[in-house]
Amino acid sequence: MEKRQVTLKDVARAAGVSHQTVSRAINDKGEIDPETRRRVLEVARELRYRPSRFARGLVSSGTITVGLLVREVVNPFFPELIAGVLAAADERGWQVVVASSENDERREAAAVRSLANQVDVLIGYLMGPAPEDGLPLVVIGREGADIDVDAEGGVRQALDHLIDRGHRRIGMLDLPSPWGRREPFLEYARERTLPIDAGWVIDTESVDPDGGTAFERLRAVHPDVTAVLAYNDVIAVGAQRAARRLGLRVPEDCAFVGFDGLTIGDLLEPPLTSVAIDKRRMGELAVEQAERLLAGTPADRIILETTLEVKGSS
Amino acid sequence: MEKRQVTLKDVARAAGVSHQTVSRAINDKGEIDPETRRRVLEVARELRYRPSRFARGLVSSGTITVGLLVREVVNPFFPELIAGVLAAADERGWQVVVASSENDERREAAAVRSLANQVDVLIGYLMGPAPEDGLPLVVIGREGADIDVDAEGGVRQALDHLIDRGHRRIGMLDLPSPWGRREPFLEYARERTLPIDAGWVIDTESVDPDGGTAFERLRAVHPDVTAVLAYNDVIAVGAQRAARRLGLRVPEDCAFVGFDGLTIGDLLEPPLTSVAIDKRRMGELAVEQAERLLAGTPADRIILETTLEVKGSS
DNA sequence: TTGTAGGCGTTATCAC
DNA sequence: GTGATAACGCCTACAA
Repeated sequence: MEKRQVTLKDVARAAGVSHQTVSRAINDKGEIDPETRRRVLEVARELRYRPSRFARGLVSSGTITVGLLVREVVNPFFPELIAGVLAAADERGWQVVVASSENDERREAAAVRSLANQVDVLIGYLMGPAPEDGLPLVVIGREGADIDVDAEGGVRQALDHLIDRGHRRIGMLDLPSPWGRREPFLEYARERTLPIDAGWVIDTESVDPDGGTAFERLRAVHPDVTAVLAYNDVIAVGAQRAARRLGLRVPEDCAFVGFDGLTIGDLLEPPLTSVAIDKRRMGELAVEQAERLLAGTPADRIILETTLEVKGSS
Repeated sequence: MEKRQVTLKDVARAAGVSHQTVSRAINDKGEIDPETRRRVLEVARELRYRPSRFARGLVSSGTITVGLLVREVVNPFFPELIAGVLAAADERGWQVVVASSENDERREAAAVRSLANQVDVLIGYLMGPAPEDGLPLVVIGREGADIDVDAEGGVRQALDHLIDRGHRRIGMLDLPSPWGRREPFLEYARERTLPIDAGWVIDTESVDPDGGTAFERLRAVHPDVTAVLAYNDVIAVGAQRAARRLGLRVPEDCAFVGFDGLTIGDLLEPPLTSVAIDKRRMGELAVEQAERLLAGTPADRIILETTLEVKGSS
């Protein structure tokens, strides 16, 4: 299978000219006889010549390539983020190599290692620790990341809203430590003197969670729960649907608030209230950070504020 | 900004060794004094040395890179396709450069041109004509593509199902020509002697369509419609929600069938019946095709069969 | 208009 | 263990 690729010289030999002339023909340089050019291109096509991007990149500094490592492409959170990165990269004439860890820390590490050799800078929505290479790296979406979300603020927006609506017994469906947001939730609940403790926070099984099951576990412990804040919309959607299956009216019997502001929330009945993140902008900001890194400027941390989008579910 | 990048030789000079020794240190080759290695790596880090992927790729034939051009990352159809491509590429140790045309033919053409120089093979969900370059190209998802969906079969499955359910006055919400599926729809409707003609097919405004508006236009023309087949699930979702807004009961007053089998269909109430495509597999098959192309084997056309997934909406 | 020389940054090969 | 030297495929000069 690995028959050495066709090079300029091969074409040159076959066409009876120097490799330089071939180069001229391929790159549409002016100084060449139209007839020669035609003939050379013809031969090139016959030989299925394809220029080596490596050789080209070597001589004329090639396109900048940014790696984008996400957790899961089919999780509706990521397409918007990816779209933001693609758009910002496109503006700059950059390429984007996308990879997915599939929520697996080992695959994540492997992907980072592999990308490290193939890209100029990496944007990573990482689960595990940041790698120690010299690779310019923009970490997004988690505590202490270069681009982070104001999770505390978001939790407060959600709780303020629910409390305004008269709720006191509010449960939370969280991700397992250390990814969850139980601390800000419990802390602010205490500040607002809600009658709830750590028992009101239910961790889902994994980072690819089933909100329905989690909600049922919450109700098993606290049947009197009147409102639920979920770690994200995917969990909230599962939870709210489970509630409907159990015959509960939403929001009368139980209100639901998600996190992320995914468009899928609007498909539910009633549509899901959510603490929205501008995911697209997050991707764009990540590319800006990457640009800074590449220029040698130190990265500055950016915190994205959330926006509460009140819909019918609360 | 373009300060020439640090090379092996720079490191070599700074460390007082030959560039070859630096190469050995960087690549963890055996034959080198541990102390030398340590020192060299130290210097390399200080100088922020990063190996050139181009030079590396040139000397040792580099990683295979496949370009993936989709229409819109945030359209829920594509993430699954992308996931399939990523998975199959990962298996082979390939990289994937993702680009989006944002449903714009000019941007699509530009993206193809740009990718042509940067990838070994391109997988494209194209709207416009296939480019004439020598670039190995796998076209997917449209009539006559290398990987295509059996649209006729899918339409028949949908109509058979609706007719079984007793429907006769069935409308279709289609994409504008030449992307739509009106022909197979009308043809099979005639074959099954349904009392409908071309007036029962409503084209949406664009390829990024509003199913709700289209449904309302359909009802304006044919208020007695009892079932709707949509070109895809995105349209169907919009249409069904519009129906609910109009106070229609689904499926009693009007049934809905989508196309694609997106997971978002399950969030609707009632969940959307759909002619499902295995999008993930489509991506995997595209990579297999790409592999064949790279090996010089001629591409063989593959037709993906659809599966009718009956849910509550019909 | 065309051909020849040199170098891009890296790795492989072979001396030392 | 280490260092010259020669590729890899291409492009930019400059010479013919």
